[in-house]
Amino acid sequence: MVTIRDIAKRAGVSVATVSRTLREPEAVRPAKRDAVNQAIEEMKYVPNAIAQQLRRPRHEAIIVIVPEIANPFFSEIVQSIENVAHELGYRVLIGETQGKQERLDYYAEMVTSRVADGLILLGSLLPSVVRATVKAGKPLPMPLVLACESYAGLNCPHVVIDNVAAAKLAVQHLIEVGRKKIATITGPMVNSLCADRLRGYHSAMVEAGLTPEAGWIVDGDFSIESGHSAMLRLLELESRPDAVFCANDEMAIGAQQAIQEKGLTIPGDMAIVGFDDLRFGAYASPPLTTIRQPTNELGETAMRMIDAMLHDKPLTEQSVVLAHQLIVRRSSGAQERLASNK
Amino acid sequence: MVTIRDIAKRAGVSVATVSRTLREPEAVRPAKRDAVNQAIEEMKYVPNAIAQQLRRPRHEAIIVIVPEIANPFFSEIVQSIENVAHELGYRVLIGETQGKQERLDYYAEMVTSRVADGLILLGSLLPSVVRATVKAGKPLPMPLVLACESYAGLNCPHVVIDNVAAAKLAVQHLIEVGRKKIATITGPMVNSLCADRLRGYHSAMVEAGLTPEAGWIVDGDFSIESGHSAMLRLLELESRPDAVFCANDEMAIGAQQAIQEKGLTIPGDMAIVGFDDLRFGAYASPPLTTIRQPTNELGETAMRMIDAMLHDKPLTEQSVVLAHQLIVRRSSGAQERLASNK
DNA sequence: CATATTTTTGTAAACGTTGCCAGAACGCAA
DNA sequence: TTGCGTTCTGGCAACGTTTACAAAAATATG
Repeated sequence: MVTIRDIAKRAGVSVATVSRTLREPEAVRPAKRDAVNQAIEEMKYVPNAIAQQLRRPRHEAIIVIVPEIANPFFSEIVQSIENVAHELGYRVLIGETQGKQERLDYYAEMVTSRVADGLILLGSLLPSVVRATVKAGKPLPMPLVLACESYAGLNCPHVVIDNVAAAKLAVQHLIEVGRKKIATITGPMVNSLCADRLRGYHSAMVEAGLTPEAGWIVDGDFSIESGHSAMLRLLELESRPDAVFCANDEMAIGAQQAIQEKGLTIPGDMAIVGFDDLRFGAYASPPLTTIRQPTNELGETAMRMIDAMLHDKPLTEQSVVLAHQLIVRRSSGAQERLASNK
Repeated sequence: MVTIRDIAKRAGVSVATVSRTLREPEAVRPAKRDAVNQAIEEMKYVPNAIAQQLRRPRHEAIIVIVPEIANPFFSEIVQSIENVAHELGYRVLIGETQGKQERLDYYAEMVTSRVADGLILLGSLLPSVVRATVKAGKPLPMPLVLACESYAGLNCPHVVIDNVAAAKLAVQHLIEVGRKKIATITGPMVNSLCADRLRGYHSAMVEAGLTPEAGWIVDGDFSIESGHSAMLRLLELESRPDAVFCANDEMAIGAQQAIQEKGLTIPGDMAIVGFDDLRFGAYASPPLTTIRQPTNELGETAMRMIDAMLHDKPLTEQSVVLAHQLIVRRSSGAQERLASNK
């Protein structure tokens, strides 16, 4: 390995001059600067980032933690984080937990051990160190921003959407297009965000004077398969619903498949609304009505927040709530209803 | 920041003893060991990974570079890399290039500058340093494994599937189920793998005595949208094909959508075969016949290869070719054909 | 040309670990 | 108690940078 000392020797200068040539070239006489650059070129010197980081207080690196990289919803957020990060001069390291606390803690430790400066957390798990300090009512043990989800009692900057209101909007849409027997397929209830969406469902039903029947609330785990099997359960009910609100698009896609397998039509026999606005949803058959989460803004805002924290700029907001949006496509039967009205 | 020296002072021992307590606890007397551990506990000491890495030759970290994290095909491979990596004791950092040479070089430099030990490269771009050494006929400048794609003239371990044979198999399947007017939607031709798939298409056609007409070969860019627009172009042809082989599943999904928008049926009017076996393909409507790439094995093999390189174990194979598999679902009309035969 | 001022350079001390080496403490036998 | 072999421990030099500070060189001023 060629070091700064080798370059210094070759160029006939001191190591300080080499370092300066790299860090602030204006501060060194052109003649020496050229000699140094030439030596660097000749010997193919690349500064050892580890050694640099040992000296420098900050590394301009952040870690983004995702439960599952293969989930397009998360990967879209990651993508927008990446874009802003590069613009701000950070490198982004992505870590995947697959729901395992152990892996999450592993990545979190990369921050305490100074490999990265801060953490953006997607998903619902918290690093144990964070949980511990929260319990003790102490300040955060590291620069941290939560995207997607927030925690009651955790005083940590976060960027979210209003899941209660969004779910409510989805269900209200089903009600507006004339459905009354509305079921819901929920996500794993350990996520507070799933509880919120269920609350939104209830709230819309109650306000419309509708009562969810027993069996209309089935739980899935966000996977296509779970949506499929949850829907099969709904279809066997004696009082079969005529619409379903799914807590994410993947389950909605699985549900649509199940409906069509049983020879029923969408939206004729069953209207569907999903959540997330996955790319694939627009190409499902029929195209999926859904709630759009602003993945771009989520990622961008999270990145800007962590940047602010790392540079001790005051955060304008501890809690940012972004706007969601109802995307109406064919699966909810809005068109059909309009047609029959005329 | 609490350092090893703080712990040494608190526990009344030397820094060496603290370090040893952490590295090889058996080598230190229980009494001191306990004192040290207690101090660590009390002061919440976490070793500075950067400093450790400066001393240690190896960091047990690898970088996986992906063109696009949101592409489920890549993210599935990443997932299996992660699994094996954790088992082997590596940490995995994921970098996304979005097709930009500059970002790729950036991550590659993390290896030359010792942040990570090696690189697994998915996709078709090569780091400039690698390209340079290859041109010059020199050995690789860093431990590197290619997954998905290999390069003529680049003597680098890689794990791939036989894209020519796989594409050929897909097209032969269409021929077997009775189609003769078979078109193809290709990926971006900068990828050698797309050229391979096109070659497989040609080869199957020629062997069956079929001649692709002008206009039957349209190019896409692997996105759903491009599959959609490519299919619209195919549908406008005077001699409309009755089957299409798409170079990946996302384009196939876009293509199916376009067909149905035009009021045509799948597989009746148009049979479709995709490539990759994305999770979503099985839930498309109709479910997509496709070529399954063994994403798990791809990732696992790549990870084991880089591990071998990093530990100077001789690689059993420089070039691993994994088996592909035809997955027959409804979109290619195999069932219908069977039915009409009986 | 001497002196004062500014600019450029080099020396050396960090940064937080690890691990070699020498020496201290211990255990055991005589 | 002494001597000897083992086991533990501590001091200190790395690892490759950056940067404060002092020293040297260049430039300006009279």
